[in-house]
Amino acid sequence: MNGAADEASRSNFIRDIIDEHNRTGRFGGRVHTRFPPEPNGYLHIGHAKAILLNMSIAEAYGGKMNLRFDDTNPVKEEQEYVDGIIHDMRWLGADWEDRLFFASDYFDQLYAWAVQLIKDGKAYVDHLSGDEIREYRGTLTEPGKDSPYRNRSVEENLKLFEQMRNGEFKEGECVLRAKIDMASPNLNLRDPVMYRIRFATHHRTGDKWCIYPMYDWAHGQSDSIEGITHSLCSLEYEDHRPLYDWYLDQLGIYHPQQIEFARLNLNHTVMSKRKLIKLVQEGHVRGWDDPRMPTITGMRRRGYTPEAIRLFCDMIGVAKSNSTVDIAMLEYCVRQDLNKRAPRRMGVLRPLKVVLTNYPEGQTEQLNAINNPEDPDAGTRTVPFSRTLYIEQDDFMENPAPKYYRLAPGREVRLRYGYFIKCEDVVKDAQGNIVELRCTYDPATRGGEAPDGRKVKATIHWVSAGHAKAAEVRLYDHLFSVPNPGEDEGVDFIEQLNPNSMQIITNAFVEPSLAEVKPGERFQFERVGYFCVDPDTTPEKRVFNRTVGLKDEWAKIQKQQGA
RNA sequence: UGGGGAGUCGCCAAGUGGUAAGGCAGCAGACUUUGGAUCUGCGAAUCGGGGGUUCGAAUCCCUCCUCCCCAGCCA
Repeated sequence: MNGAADEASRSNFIRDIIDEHNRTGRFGGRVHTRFPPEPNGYLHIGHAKAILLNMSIAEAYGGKMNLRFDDTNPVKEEQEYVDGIIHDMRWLGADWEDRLFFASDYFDQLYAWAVQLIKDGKAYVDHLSGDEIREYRGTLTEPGKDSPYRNRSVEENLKLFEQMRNGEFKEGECVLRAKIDMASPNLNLRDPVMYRIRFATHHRTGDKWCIYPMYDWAHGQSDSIEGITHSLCSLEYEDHRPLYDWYLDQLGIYHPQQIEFARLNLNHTVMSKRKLIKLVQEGHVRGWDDPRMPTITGMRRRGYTPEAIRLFCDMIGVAKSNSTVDIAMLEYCVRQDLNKRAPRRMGVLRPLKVVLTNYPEGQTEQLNAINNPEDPDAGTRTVPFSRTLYIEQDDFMENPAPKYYRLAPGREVRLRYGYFIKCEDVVKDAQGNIVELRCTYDPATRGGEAPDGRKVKATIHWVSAGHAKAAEVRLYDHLFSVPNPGEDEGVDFIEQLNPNSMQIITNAFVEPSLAEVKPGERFQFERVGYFCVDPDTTPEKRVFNRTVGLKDEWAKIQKQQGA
């Protein structure tokens, strides 16, 4: 279907590595990936890249993918997020069959392994305070120094660790640390913390535990338990890999391969969880599912399809260099997908009244319209036509600019699926605003063809004033007005929000076939864009979200003329 | 200044010693009852710079530069 997508999914450095593993038989030809979200927020398009990558890799090699929640920090994680993540992943088309796991499923095993490390003299209970641990860690250029508690006996460590588990210490009083190397140039290896004390209720294990494993201590072993072959993660974990490997090696258990790739960045938006949470909590957007958000739930509400997101992820590929993808590519992908499947309808966003002076009063006729020229199976529908219509304000210009070939005084255009009409008169109010157009129609051009063969330069959309349904339309633009929010020194990304990222039009009109629409339904309003019915829709009020506009040649010309 | 990564068209990204894919964006044109879609054409004097090896290098070696990540009892 798309050469670039095929090409991208055919070749990338991860596949090269897997091919090599298959060649040497490292995993016996097996490929098993996993997506390991922390349930502390909603999924965004960057996560979709990771999910789809894990899915496509597994699929390409006849393997499987697990879903495992990395729920090792009860103070940040909530059930609401696990539910949301599962929902979004299913929507994206992910299938983990019965392999839904939680790192918390492995807390007992992890505890037992910690005891094993202590017995091997590879871990110790440290009573240094948080501040002290930081001081002892050294800096990027200076080695750290050993904790005074580093050489406690195995017996003492065993006893202390059990006391930690039993809640005999306060939060922050002590931690369990791996005994590796306080002088390692890799700070992750300077006796990393394995367990910390948290008297917090966990969303799954409740109050069973008061000690919780750190990410590094939980992640690799969780992969190992699940028999993961290729543990894909983002670049910032590259220097955690030696630790990932160290734990597995010390424990002597099955050893997956961690592979890091660059996370997705998109311009004109933000992707960090911290920033997204801030947008939600401070009310800069209407919630996680605000159609302007790069979250999966937001994009779904906006009208994106899983197919469009999949196409996008195939197109951008995967590599190790930090990059920022132009959001235009995402928009291209939705258009590409929606063009083939979205039924066409007519909707007028900014109505301008048109009266056909030679059309009989009170007459109505049904005109035939094609539902989707890209899809013959979509069939046809009828749309009512009458003496009074609404057209788009943009489709009329009293003093037409060069290259503008829509309606103007004395000029003739075609009404889509209707007749040719000619503007005879312009009616203005006291302030000089154009409030109505008086036009004539040519009865011989019904359906849009002139028997005498004359041509018109433009075809415009319309609705019959007496039949049209009122609608609210929400137009969205980039959430941020700058390409890379938060990149500038000393400028808060909040200040770079696009003040016009949402424009609400309350007096739009749509053709009557749209009278009863259901949230989630998608349409193309001809010549305008793709729209998705918002959940705010009620039987009395239709609300449409603009997913993305159509490419607009005239807008481009205007821009050139303006400059 | 320690360690780990990355630098190929405006933006992604192939290429792994044989003489620079593709996509997005842009520009030009064809077609068109959506100025949509589709189709065609155009576009890389430095493959970060400089040396070197080689008949031949984006691909190998040396060196320099730039950018990203790491000093949470976050993930």
